[in-house]
Amino acid sequence: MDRKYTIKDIAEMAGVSKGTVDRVLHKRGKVSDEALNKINEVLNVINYEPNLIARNLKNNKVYRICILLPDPEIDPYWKPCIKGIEDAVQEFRAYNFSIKTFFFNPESKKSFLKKNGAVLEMSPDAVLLPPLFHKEALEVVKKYEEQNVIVNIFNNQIQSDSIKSFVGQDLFHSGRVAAKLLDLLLKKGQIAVIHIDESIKNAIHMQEKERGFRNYFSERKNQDYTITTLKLKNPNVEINLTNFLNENPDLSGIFISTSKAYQIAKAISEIKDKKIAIIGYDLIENNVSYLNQGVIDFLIHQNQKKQTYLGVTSIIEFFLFDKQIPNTILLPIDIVNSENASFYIE
Amino acid sequence: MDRKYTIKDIAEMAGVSKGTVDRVLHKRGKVSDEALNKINEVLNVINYEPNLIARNLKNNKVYRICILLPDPEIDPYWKPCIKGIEDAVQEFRAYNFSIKTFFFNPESKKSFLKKNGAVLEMSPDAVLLPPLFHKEALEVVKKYEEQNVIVNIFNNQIQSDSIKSFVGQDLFHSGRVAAKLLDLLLKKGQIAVIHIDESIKNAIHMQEKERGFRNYFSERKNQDYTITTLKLKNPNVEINLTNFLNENPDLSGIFISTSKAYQIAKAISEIKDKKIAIIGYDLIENNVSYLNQGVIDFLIHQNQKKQTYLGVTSIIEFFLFDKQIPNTILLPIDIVNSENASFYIE
DNA sequence: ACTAATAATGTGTTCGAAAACATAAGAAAT
DNA sequence: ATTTCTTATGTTTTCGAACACATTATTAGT
Repeated sequence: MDRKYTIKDIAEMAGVSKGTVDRVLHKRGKVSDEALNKINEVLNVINYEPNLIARNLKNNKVYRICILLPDPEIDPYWKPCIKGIEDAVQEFRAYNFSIKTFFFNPESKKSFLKKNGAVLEMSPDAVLLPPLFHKEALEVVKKYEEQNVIVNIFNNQIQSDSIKSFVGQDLFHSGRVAAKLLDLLLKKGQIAVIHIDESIKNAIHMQEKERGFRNYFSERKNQDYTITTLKLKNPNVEINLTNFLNENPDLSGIFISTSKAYQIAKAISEIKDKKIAIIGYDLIENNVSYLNQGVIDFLIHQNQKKQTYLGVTSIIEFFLFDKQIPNTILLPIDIVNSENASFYIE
Repeated sequence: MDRKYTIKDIAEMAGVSKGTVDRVLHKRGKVSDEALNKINEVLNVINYEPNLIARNLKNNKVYRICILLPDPEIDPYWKPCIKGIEDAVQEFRAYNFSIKTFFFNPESKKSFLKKNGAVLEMSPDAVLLPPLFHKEALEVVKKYEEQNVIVNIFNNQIQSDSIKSFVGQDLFHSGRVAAKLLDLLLKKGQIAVIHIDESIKNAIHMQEKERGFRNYFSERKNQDYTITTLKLKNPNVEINLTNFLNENPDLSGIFISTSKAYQIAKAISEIKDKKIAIIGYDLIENNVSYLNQGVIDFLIHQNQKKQTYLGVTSIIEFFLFDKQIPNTILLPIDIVNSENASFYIE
C-alpha cells in the first residue's frame, strides 16, 4: 500500500476513461448504470484518496481571509495575536491565501461595526473575529451568513448557528484553576477577587472567571474562606486598593481576573512583612517580572497567540484539505510560575 | 501583491525562455552573462516564491520515515506517542509519505540495535528515535549518517553532529518547576526525592530532574529544608516506603521523578491525619485519579504525544516545504492540577 | 570554407485532478 | 432514410515546476 491510486488507475481497472471516473466521483451524472457499477466495484476494493496537491494546483483560487483584531496599541492584551496570525501565514505561504488583518478599537462598538463593514466590502471567503460586543457581533455574523462568508470566532463564545467554530479557553474552569491554586497555597483566610476593568472585552471574561472561582469554593463547602469582590478602575487603582487593604488586614490571597495583576503586585510588594498570595493572568512583561520576584505566585496563560493561530489554520486547512473545522477548540489552561514561564514566552 | 509570480512571468519579463530562468534559479550554469543579468534584475524587483504545490506534484517521490518507539505494552509511558504519530500521519495523508513505526524493548539494548538494523535495511529518508541507550544510540546514528538518513531524536538529548534535531523537555528545569511548587506549598520541612526505577529510560530523566530540583533550593540557600533521595524498586516499593516514612515522621513533601507517583500516593492516602504534598509526572489514569482526590497536588505533563507529533511533522515539512528543522524544540513544562487536567488529556 | 564540437537557449513532457471540449452511439423526429 | 437531439463516453487542456530533449548560435579545428 505504498503508492497511491490515481483516477487513471481506477479508469484502467474499471475499463472506462478517466472522464467517466471523474463524473462518478463528483456525482455529476451522465453515467450509465453499467459504468457506474464497474467503477463502484473498483472503489469498494481500493481506498481512493484524491491527491490534494494536484487538486490544489488546478483550483488555484486565491482564498481571502479577513481577521478583525482589537488594536494592540489600545490594549496590549491582543499583541500576541499578531504573532499567531503571522505564524499561520508563514506556514501556509506556499499556498494561495490572502490574509488581511483589520484593527478596531476594542472600546468602541462603532469602530467594530465600521471595520466589519470594510471587511464585508471585500467579500472574503472567511472571517475570524473576537465577538467582544454581543449584540453587534450577532448583527455582523448575520450579514456574513447572508454573503456565505464563513465566520470563526475566538477569545469568547457567543451562540449563533451561523458561526462555524470557536477557539478559546473555558473561562469558568480557568477561574476554578485559580481557586484550586489559592486553596493549595492558603488553606484558609480571606480572599479578594479583583477586577481591574480598563476595557469592555473583559466584562465577559471577568464574570465567567469569578463564577468559576466561587464555584470551586462553594463546591467544597469550605467555611474557612471569605471571598470579597472588588472592582477597581484606573487611575484610582492604587488608592482604592490601599484603602481596601487597610480595611481588611487579614487578607491572605488575591485573584485578579485581568492582565493587570502587576498593578496589585506593585502595591503589595511595597508593604513589608506581609505575604499575600497573588494569582493573575497573562504573561506580559510586568507580570512576569513580579512572578520572578516572587510577588505574584502564579499566572494563568490565556494563549492568545495560539487562539488566532488555530483560528486561521483551521480555516486554511478547511479550504485546502477539506478538513472539517471543529465546532469548539478549547485550549488548555496553562499554569505558569517563575520556573516554567520562559517556555511559554517567545 | 495578490497573485504570485511564476517562472513563466519571470521569463516574459526578462525576455528569455522559462528554461533559462529555471537554469538560473537552480544555478545549473550554461547561461550567458547577458541572460543572467536580465533575469537577476527581474528577480531583484519581484519577490519570487516557487509554488510548492506544483513542485511537490512533480517530484512525487514517496518519502520514507521510520520511527523507533519503545513498546508501550512494556512501558505505557510511551503510549501517547502513538497518538502523536497518528495525528501527524493524518494531517499529511494527502502527501506521499510512508511512515512506519518499529517497537523495541526499552529494557534491552539488543532489541534497540536489532530494530535499528531493520530500519537501516529499509534505507528510509529519515528516522525519529528516543536515544535511550547512549553508546548504542551514537553507534546507530553514525550508521544512519553514512547512509545519508536524517536523524531526529526525542525524549532525551544526546550530543552528536549527525543529529538534525531534538524534541523534548528541559528536564533540569522540569525539576526546578517541581521544586518551586513544593516550595510554595511547604515553605519549610523535610522533602524526599523518590525515584521509582522500572525502566532504564528513566535513568537520564531521573538524574537531570533531581539535579534541577536540588539546584532550585541550593540557589535559594534556604536552610529550612532538608532533602533526602530515595530509590525504590518494584515490587518492594510499598514496604520500603513505609519504613522510610516511619523513620522520617516529619516528612512534608515528596517529589517523584517518574510516572509512578500513584504508587506513593496510594501508600500515603492510607495514612490518616497526615498531609504530605506530592508532585509527580505524567497524566496517566492512576495519577490523575489521585490528583482529583487531592492526594497528589501537581503533576508535570511531559507531553509525549506532542514530542512525536513535532518530531514527525518537522521532518515532513522539511521534505515538503524546505522548512528548516530547528536544532532544538523545547516543549513547555505544563503544570497540571485537578482543575486543568482534563484539557491536557484526550 | 566546411564540418565538428560546444555553449546557450528554447520546447515539450510529466505529475494528478478537474473541467472544458470532442466524439460516438442510440433514439426520436421529419 | 436522413437529420436532429440526447445521452454516454473519451480526449485534451490547464495549473507551475522540473527536467529531458531539441534547436539554434558560436567557436574551434582541419
